[in-house]
This record gives sequence, structure tokens and C-alpha cells, in this order.
Amino acid sequence: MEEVKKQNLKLQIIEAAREVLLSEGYRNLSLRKIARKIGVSATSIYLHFEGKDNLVHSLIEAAIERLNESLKLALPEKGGPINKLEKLAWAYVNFALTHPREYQIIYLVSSDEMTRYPKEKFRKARKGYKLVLQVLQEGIAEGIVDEKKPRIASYTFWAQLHGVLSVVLSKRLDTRIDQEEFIEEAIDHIISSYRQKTSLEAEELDRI
Amino acid sequence: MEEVKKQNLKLQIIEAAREVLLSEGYRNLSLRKIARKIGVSATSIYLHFEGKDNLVHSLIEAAIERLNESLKLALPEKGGPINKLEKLAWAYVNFALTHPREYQIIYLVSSDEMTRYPKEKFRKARKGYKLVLQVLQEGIAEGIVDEKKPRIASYTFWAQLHGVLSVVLSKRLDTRIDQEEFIEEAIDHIISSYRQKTSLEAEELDRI
DNA sequence: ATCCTTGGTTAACAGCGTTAAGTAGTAATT
DNA sequence: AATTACTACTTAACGCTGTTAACCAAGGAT
Repeated sequence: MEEVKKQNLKLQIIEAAREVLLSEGYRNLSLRKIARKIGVSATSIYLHFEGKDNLVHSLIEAAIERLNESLKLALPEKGGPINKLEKLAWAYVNFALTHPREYQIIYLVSSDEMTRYPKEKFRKARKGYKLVLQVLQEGIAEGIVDEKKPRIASYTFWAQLHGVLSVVLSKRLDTRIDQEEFIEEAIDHIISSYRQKTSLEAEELDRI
Repeated sequence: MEEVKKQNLKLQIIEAAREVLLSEGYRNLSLRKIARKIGVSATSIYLHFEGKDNLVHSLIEAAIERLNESLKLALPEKGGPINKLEKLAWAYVNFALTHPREYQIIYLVSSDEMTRYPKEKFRKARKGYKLVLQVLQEGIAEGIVDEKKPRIASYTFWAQLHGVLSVVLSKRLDTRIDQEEFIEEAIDHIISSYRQKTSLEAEELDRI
């Protein structure tokens, strides 16, 4: 059992950190608590990570990968582009709603809440973006999607979705507004803006 | 000068806190630092606030008010609804870009980053939402805006905008993408989704 | 002259991230 | 076989944090 424990202290740390994050939130995530959880001294963490920020970066990375995995699984092989965009959007939403703390940590990388997330790590984050780009280009080819700058458009797609979730998760929504209805409405808006204005019929067909 | 100093220690605290926040970020905002800045003991803050979270809530409230003020000023009295939405969107963006830390603190109220923002305070936050609601209803009346649920729509409007800014401010944007172009494109998308599909001509007229 | 209130203070607690120095156990060298 | 070097940790300590409890000095009311 020793060789099992050996190098995977790093894994144990990440795992424990994730557990604390999911159960108690970022606010209550401390190195000492993580260390206590796996029966090790807090300073041991420095053997595997440069510091707390660095450890959290790993959590972010892992969260992004899990999110991307969900997206990849949700993208159907068949069906029109509008349908595909809808599937992607809902996969994104569902991930965020079922793992809110894990989702939120992804966007915790705000400019001063933490050491800047190393830009080389963003490459992984771009997988989700590429999925949408692909779908958009497919839609453009078929004349169903109206987009001059698909690269930018696929970023705005995620950005808008994130905004919607950000409002929902931070509970800023007016209590008189039903959360689910809000999300549905928002996704409708977002997707409709990518749609070729003259191809409303195509959209109807697409839905079936 | 004493009666000046009297009850406005509270104001001094808020002011100092805001200064620290703007210059050093939320991460480096500590009660002791604020207290030091105005030559008072840290525990004095507890005479005016329940604790740090409570103080930060005040900062949030102030930031929301400043943002709302910008929006109100930016809303023209004349012009079509689409034009008005554009003006509001840009005012929002400009506020966020010129005071990024102040803007970001508004959305810091995530579920576990801080004690829940008291929901009664959200009423003030809804002023901006009402501005959009008003414009949307105006547009619906004129047949230029296509919206069945304007209440919800005005929330999705802000949510989408926030998402765009969130991506920009957290510097998650692909370096190959120009920030300004991204924002313009995104605003275009957001606004176009509220537009009546059959009234593209109206939009053109609106622009002039 | 005493009491109570207002508006602060100091001291202390428990916890934090991080650094420096030390220490067992194992592997390699002589 | 003895010594050295390395690996994977630990303990101690620094300076910071939010927060609580106890104290204190000045002013107004009784």
C-alpha cells in the first residue's frame, strides 16, 4: 500500500481539495483543512504545488475538463446545427446547476481574486469553444446560421450562457421569476441570435 | 472638526474601503488595512458594521447605485428602442471597463464567496432592470421588439451582457481575438435577438 | 457627585498562507 | 560495512486575518 500512496499524494491532495470545495465552498477551502483531511502536514502541499493559488488552478483545470467532457458527450452526431447548439447549451447549463461550486470555481479566476490563471492552461479551456465553432461553421455552410465571424461568435455564445448562469447561481434573480423559465427564455434568445433571419422554416424543421 | 468626524466614521470607513478595493483589489481588502488608513482601530469597524461581509455589502450597494446612475444618464429620451438598448448596453460595458474592480465586486456575491447578499437590498439592483423593461415595452408597443415575456427578457439582457464582461475581465479571451471587436459583436448578438425578425428595415431607420 | 451612554480602545483567540530548518528512512557510493 | 546523498516528509515560526470580550475616557442626565 505504500507504493500506492507514494507519488499520488498529489492526487490525494487534489481529491481532498475538491471534496472540501464541493461541500464547503471556496471560502472555507484552506490548505490546513485539506492536509488534515488526508492526515498530513499542511506544508506537504508545497511539495506538490507552488502554493494555494497553484493548487486551485489545478482544480480549475480539472473542472474545465469535466465540463468539456459533458459538452462532448452532449453533442449529437446527427441533427441540424440549431439543434446541436441547443443540446450544447443545455449540457452547459445542467453541468453548472448540478455542480454549482465546481462550475463557479472555473470563473473564480477574476483579475484580483487570485493569481492570474496561466494562459497556457487556457488551451484546454478552448475545447468547448471549438465545439461551438465547429457547429457554427457547419450551420454557415448549410445557410442556416448567419455569422460573419464564427470565431468570435463561438466565444460570445459561451459568454452569454455564463452570464445567465452567473445571475442564477448568485441568486440575483427576481423571486417572482421562475428560474427554469428564465433559463429557457435566455437560451432561446442566445440561440436565435445566431440564426439566419430568413430561415425560420428551417428552424422548425430542425426541431423535429 | 469634531462634529464633522462624529457620525461619519461610517462614511470614512466606506470611503477607505472603496479606495483599497479599487487600488488593491478585493483580495487585499482587510479590516485592519482599512482601519489603519483612517487612523482608527480595526474593531471600531464593528461599531458601524456587523462584520466584513456586511461592510462589503455596503460597497456592493454603492457600486450598484453608481452603475445604475450611469445607465440612467445614458438612456436618451428620444430615439427608437433599439437605439436605446444599444446606449444602455454600451453604458454598462463602459462602466465595467473603466471601474473593473468596482464592477466585479457587484457579482462577488456568489453563493459561497460571501454571506448571502440580503435580498431586500436587491430592490435597488432592479433599477437597471426596470430601465430595460421600459424600453422593451416601448418597443413592443411600436412593433419593433418581439417579446412575449418582457420581464424575463430584461433580465436575460443584463445577464448576457454580464457574461460577456465576465469573460473579458477575467481575461479568458483568446489572445487572437480583439477585445473591442468581441464586445461589439456580442452586443450586436444580444440586441438582435430582441428585435422583431420582420422589421429589419425599421432597425436601419433606427440607427440614423 | 454619581450613573449611564457613546465611541472608541487594547488584548487575545483561533485560524490562515508561507518560509526555513530539521529529520526519519531509503538508495547509492566508497 | 560505513558514509553520504536524496526523498518525503515534519515542526516551528512569522506575520497576517476576522472576530470577541473586556476595558476606558468623556459628556449628559439625574
